[in-house]
Amino acid sequence: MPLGLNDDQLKRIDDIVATRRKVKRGGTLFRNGESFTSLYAIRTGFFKTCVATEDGRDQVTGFQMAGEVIGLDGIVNDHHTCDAVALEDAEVCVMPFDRIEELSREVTALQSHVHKIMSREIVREHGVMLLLGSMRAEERLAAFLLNLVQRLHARGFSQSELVLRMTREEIGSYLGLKLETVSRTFSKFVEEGIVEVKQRHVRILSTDALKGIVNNQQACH
Amino acid sequence: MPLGLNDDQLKRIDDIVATRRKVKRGGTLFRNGESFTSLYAIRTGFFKTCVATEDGRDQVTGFQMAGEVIGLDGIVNDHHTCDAVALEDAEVCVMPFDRIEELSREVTALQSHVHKIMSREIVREHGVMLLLGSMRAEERLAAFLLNLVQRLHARGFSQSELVLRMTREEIGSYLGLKLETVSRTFSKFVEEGIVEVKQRHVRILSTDALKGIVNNQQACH
DNA sequence: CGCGTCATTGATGTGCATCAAGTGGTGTGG
DNA sequence: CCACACCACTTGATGCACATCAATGACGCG
Repeated sequence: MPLGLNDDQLKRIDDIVATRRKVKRGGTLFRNGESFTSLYAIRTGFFKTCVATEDGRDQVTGFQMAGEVIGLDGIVNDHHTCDAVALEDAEVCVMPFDRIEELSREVTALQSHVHKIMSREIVREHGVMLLLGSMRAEERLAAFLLNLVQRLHARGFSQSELVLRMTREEIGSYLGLKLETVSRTFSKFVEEGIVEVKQRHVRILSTDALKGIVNNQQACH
Repeated sequence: MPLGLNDDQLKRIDDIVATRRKVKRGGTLFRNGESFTSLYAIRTGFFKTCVATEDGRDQVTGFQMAGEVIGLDGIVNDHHTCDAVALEDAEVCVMPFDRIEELSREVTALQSHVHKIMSREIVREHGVMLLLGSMRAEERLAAFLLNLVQRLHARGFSQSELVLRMTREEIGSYLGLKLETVSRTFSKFVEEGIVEVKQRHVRILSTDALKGIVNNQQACH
């Protein structure tokens, strides 16, 4: 939350997030088609959001961790258009959207905050589109790891070590790759001495090497 | 714009969009890195938005037509993170964002409208991620054509005939394909009698066939 | 009319998907 | 506590969809 609020304003924002909800690992916070009432701020735990085609294929559209907000997709049509699934036991703050709108009419900082959260999501998705549309497997995985570790670092975790909360298949779905390709690409990074991988434990040995993979043109021709 | 506003409110919203700006074909409305001040509602013309990697590759993130709003990417960091390029001579309404925020604190309908526009963009991008992450070339192009013609139809144009404002390369960039693949896929649709194509003029002969391509699993095994 | 841009089409190459087999870690129940 | 089953993961062999390279054709504009 942003700064510069007086006690009354802070209290009222607090009231919005008064109710909480726990979601067990594997459980859903909301599902495609459910009616939209609230945004959710993640307190603890880890989520994925995914959309599906009618014929059953699905696509992970994002991974969310503590401090991030999910449910924005529901605003436009008053029902959700994706599933939010907990990848580990989680707890969220339930924030009824009508109350957010009400209060953000009075508290400028809240209004601005809401706009920025939505804009941030749009920009993030631009980045994913760039990744899906024009990067090769190694670049995708490198970008993914860098993004994850950067977000974890901002939350006080290590810059070089992380535990993946999702399966290879879920990573693949997010990155537009098959799980075998994700696994092979991990192995390749290990061979090259860029990372150590032991199951879901990943240690990044050279952040620079990863950045080099993301930024460099596929060195061909 | 939504309904249910009184004259005073309408007038004040009108004041926001009082200033206009023309952009010639090929010109940019804003560029990556430029400071963000306003959202733009397209009055006439056709735009693309695109992001770029440091090494020069770029990705079209969307095509926008009359009535749609661009510039939402700029809100989060007060500067734009993509380019908006006119694909034909265009005119936009310039809507200073601070005035939008100001007025949407007073006019509930405007506030709701702004939220829905941003949410709609998020949902649209989910769809693009699904397309880029899990569809084959034919499905991507079919989905693209259906989406375009549906939006044009909503604006009073034909359900079956359209003129592409963008090159094959730009379509390819949006769909994560090379221009040759876009061209070949068009040719394939023509062979199958699904569309007629003459340069940028496209006539859809069977909307159902296109829908079938999008929805059907790639008929394998 | 000639040039540049955009589009089509063919030949070939390659990155990733697919299919398949096997390994290792985890949890459960006897 | 161990045997077994299950699931996630790894790794190899093969195939295919799309990329790449290259040549030609069709507009449109100065």
